[in-house]
Amino acid sequence: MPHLHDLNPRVSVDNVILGFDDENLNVLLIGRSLSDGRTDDVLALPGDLIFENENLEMAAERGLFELTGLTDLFLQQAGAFGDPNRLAKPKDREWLKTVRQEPDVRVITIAFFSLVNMNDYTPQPASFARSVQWVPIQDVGDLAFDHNRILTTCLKRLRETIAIKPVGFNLLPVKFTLGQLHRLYEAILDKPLDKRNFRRKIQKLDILTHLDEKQEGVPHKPSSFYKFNEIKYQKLVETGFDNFGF
Amino acid sequence: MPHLHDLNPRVSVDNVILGFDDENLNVLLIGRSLSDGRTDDVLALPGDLIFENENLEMAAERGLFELTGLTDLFLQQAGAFGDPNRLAKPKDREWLKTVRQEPDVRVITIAFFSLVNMNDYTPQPASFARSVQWVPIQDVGDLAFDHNRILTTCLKRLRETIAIKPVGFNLLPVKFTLGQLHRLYEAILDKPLDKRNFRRKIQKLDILTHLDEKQEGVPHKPSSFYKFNEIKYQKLVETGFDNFGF
DNA sequence: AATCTTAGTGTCAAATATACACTACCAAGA
DNA sequence: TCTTGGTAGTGTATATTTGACACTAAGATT
Repeated sequence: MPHLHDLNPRVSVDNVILGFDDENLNVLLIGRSLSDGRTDDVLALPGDLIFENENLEMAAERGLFELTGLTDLFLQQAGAFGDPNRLAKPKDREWLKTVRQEPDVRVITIAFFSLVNMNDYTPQPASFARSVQWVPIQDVGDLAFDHNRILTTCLKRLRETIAIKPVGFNLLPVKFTLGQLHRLYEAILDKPLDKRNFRRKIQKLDILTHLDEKQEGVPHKPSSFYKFNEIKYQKLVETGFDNFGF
Repeated sequence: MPHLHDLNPRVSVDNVILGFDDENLNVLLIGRSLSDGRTDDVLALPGDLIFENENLEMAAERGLFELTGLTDLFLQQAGAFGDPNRLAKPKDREWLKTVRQEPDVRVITIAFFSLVNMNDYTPQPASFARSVQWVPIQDVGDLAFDHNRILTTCLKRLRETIAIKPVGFNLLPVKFTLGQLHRLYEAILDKPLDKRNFRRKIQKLDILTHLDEKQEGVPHKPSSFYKFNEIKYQKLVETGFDNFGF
């Protein structure tokens, strides 16, 4: 039971759901629906207050599943955001008033990021009566609340993670080409990587299985498909690359 | 005003305060005082519920200051811990009942770790009517709640951080020797580091200033003192070592 | 004078990172 | 069928970094 004068904060989970379309890294954003059914022009990260009997990861997985129907994804906590003024922008306050019983109550949110293969999920127009869309990260404008900061933090964490562990299992189709993997790493790190050096390095990790199958119908030399060797991949995720500084 | 049937969680901050005594990495732990003034035998991380008008960092800094009187320390968020059962161990429940108005309410905590020069703070017996002590991390036993997990996570984050950024500014005196810095890194990483290789590597970072001053009164060859070059140090903290995997 | 303890130093070999350019293959259109 | 456009795929030489390793120097204590 919420109380009007309850000054205790609420706790939510926000999801930074990242997808890769073979060119850009995208983030899944939702349009905010107002009480009259319309959607305002501010995009936001999906999120929800946590339930009574679930832990933080479960809350994040639940939001992810409700939105995409996907489970068993790479999911990592990026941190907590609890500025008392994080909901205080006029436009946000206005929206909160139309949809929340307690628009004034403080909300502290825990951000999680997850990696999904964009082919596994295509947003349905107006699913859940709200708009859902993939937005290339370089095209993301002003988001609701402190969601720009949350997104930035998650991307930073992803870049740190990619330096320590292999990433890509969840962002790519089961069968993929080295070119796709290369473009994925370039998109995440936002810088060009030498093709030959990248290939040498990624192959030395010994987590890829070369498939006896090639692209078809492409107007250029067909590329071989690879898949991840799940066992070796998972082992490397746990141990890390061990290329620490000391 | 707390309400008996308010099912919303509370939010706290827990501090993992790490100190270095020239040999071991230590963590600051408190004994739990019962309502009768006695202290039970379970040690815990210091922490407190967040205040209404402070953000998470401020809450952590406040706890740190109340305990040690120190400010401007290295302080990094390590993550949120929100398992619904994190307060459910019998001994913890017992203690909570004696000190909390709402012993049953769920508490989600945000963990921060900070690095302190142990010479800057010596715990006073029974300061704040509770015991406070430095405990070498290898001697830490079963802690209250999920504090062992929190401590482990913070140490892991510290090890990751040390691989990417220089660490030590706050853990060492202003003037220190390369031997001290060497032992600090060994303590954090919990493995021996070759002396010559360590020196070569740390000096190449170009963040140390060699002082024209030596140890005195030591029963061995006196060591030169160094200090951090604050500007270069801070710059390197921001940019990172850039020895990323790709 | 002998002993104990930590400081301080250099080299070689192996591994890794970086920079760089051409041929191969396929589809489409002329 | 020839040309064009586009991506796949490959190797080498150089520079940099890492890792392993052992002795002398300086001061205090006995």
